[in-house]
Amino acid sequence: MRSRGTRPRWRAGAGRTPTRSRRCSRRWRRAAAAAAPPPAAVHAHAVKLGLGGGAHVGSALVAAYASGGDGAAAARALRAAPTPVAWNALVSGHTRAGRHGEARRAFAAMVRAGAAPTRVTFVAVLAACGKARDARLGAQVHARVVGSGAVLLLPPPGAAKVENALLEMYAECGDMGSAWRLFDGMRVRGVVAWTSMVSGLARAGRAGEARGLFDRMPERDTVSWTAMIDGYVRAARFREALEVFREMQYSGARADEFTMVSVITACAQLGALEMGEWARVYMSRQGIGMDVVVGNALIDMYSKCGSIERALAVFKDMHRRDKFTWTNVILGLAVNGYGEEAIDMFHRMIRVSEAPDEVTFVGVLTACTHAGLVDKGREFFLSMTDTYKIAPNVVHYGCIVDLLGRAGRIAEALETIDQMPMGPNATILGTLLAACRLHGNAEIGESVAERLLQMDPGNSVAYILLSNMYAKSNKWEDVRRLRQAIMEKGIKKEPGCSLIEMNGVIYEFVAGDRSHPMSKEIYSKLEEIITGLKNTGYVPDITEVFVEVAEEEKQKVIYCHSEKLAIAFALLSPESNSVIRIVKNLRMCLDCHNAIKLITRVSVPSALNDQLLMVDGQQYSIEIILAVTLDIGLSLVVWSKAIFYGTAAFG
DNA sequence: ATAGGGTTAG
Repeated sequence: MRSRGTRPRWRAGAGRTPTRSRRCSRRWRRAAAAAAPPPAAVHAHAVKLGLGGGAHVGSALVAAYASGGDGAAAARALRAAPTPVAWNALVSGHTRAGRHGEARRAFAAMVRAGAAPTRVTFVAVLAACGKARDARLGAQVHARVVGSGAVLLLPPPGAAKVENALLEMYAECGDMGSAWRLFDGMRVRGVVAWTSMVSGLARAGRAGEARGLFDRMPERDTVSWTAMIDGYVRAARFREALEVFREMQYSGARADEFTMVSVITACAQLGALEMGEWARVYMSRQGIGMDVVVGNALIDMYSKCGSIERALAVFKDMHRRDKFTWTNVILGLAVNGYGEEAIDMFHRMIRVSEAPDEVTFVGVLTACTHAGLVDKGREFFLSMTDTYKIAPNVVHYGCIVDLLGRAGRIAEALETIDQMPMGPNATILGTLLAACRLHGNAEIGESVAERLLQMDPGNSVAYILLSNMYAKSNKWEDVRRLRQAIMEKGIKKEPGCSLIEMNGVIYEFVAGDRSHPMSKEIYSKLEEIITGLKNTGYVPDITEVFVEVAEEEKQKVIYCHSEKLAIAFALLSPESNSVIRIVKNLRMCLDCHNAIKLITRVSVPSALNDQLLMVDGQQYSIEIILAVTLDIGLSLVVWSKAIFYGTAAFG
């Protein structure tokens, strides 16, 4: 028998599963609702035909008004024909419109009016409780369900929906204990219930247990596979998410838009551009459509992979755009160093009347930071409350502190921190400390570090930045004192870790890593590179070494930083990609920055190098195009996520 | 009129 993984492509679309067709019908209904004439017109027409008072028309109108978001009209239509079906239509219509508060109030009103809820009502109100995280009402509804016998008296197929809705409600509210009890007691445990448990566990931060349950599922469909993939994405276990996607393909289950959004999100977080591109090709081959959410995820993926051109190409191709589309493209431009363009994009967003939200403003403020537009940033910050009625949160204050701090306006940044209504958190103090280090302001730096350590005594970032600051101003006595304290308190810094994708495989290197099977070759390649650099005048910069070791040891520490290992690994491979892209968890250290710059100088004809070398105004953000030989254009993009936020430590 | 999975910051 031919294995499923190698079945011919032309069969890939054959044999629709029931799930697939159910989804299609759901989508069709959604599309039909969008294309339908406004409920008011239908209503008028029905009255003209003398059908205005009929119970069927009445409940259909309630449903149409409520799911269209017109609660007042829905309530009027209900008063005209207050049948049980119309009440159900009101509750479920509100739920469908995403107005969970309205749905819960409608349920309460229904009970007060003395109308008996049916299982349709229960299903709708439970969904609303789950989405709104309203466990209290959820439990009350549960009691009513039990009292009404909706579960026990009904034959299993009808009861299953109510039971599943209850289970899902508890899972969404994070009450996995109640969810488990229901799950264990179910007479019929279908794929829906299993899937609710899997995603509930994953949402509760229990991805391992979710996987255990997933592996025990008697049957898996598109939705369950997607739930598991997304579960790993939520747990920040992106490589495992992609691994499950691979297993899904072998299993013969079909992926859809939902699956691909989770896959693309995983690629985005890994900086796995190759894999992300492949996902897109896979979609078109499999006939999976591109909806807004997929487009939004693609924009984010390309931006995080440093390919703003491709992000913009997706943006241009999208015929429907929403708040996420605009926000993602603004963030992408800002983070890739196109501050002015990001601000232009924001103005375009306002022009098409898409309402910005708090995340949009994070993008706008980041853009101002990158473009060095301090006053404009402040204006935008003020406009949040004045014009857009959005209360700034800690993150926005963090942006302002970063904006002022990077511009060297340390005193104003400090003032901002002291005026924050919610008070600073450790992240913001770290941002200010980084600014102090950047501008060599030791006085404020010291007091900020003190505050930061008071708030979070084990904060390694504070020690590292402070130590870097002392080293920069040659205060070696202070550096030594600090390192002593670090040793005594046993403070450990987060290990530096770099990811690199080679031919569709994602490799991870931590500092000093020797776990790669080709470790020996990697280190000797690295040595070869370093020797080459030294011949052209490279001097290792050990001022940022955090650990207390002898001078010669410090060089060794620096040589095995994770990004250097990743670069050596990439240059080692004869089948090396034309683009080498490294994603790192921490900011690059000064030595890696210098070394990488030199690697390109050594290997690149200088004219080409000068033309293409781009530093985005900050000394740590690099995009270098590297040609190893005259005839092979090899581009090396070293991009650290941490570059763009002023708080990360070095390593 | 009816149950499960998707996107942005820190």
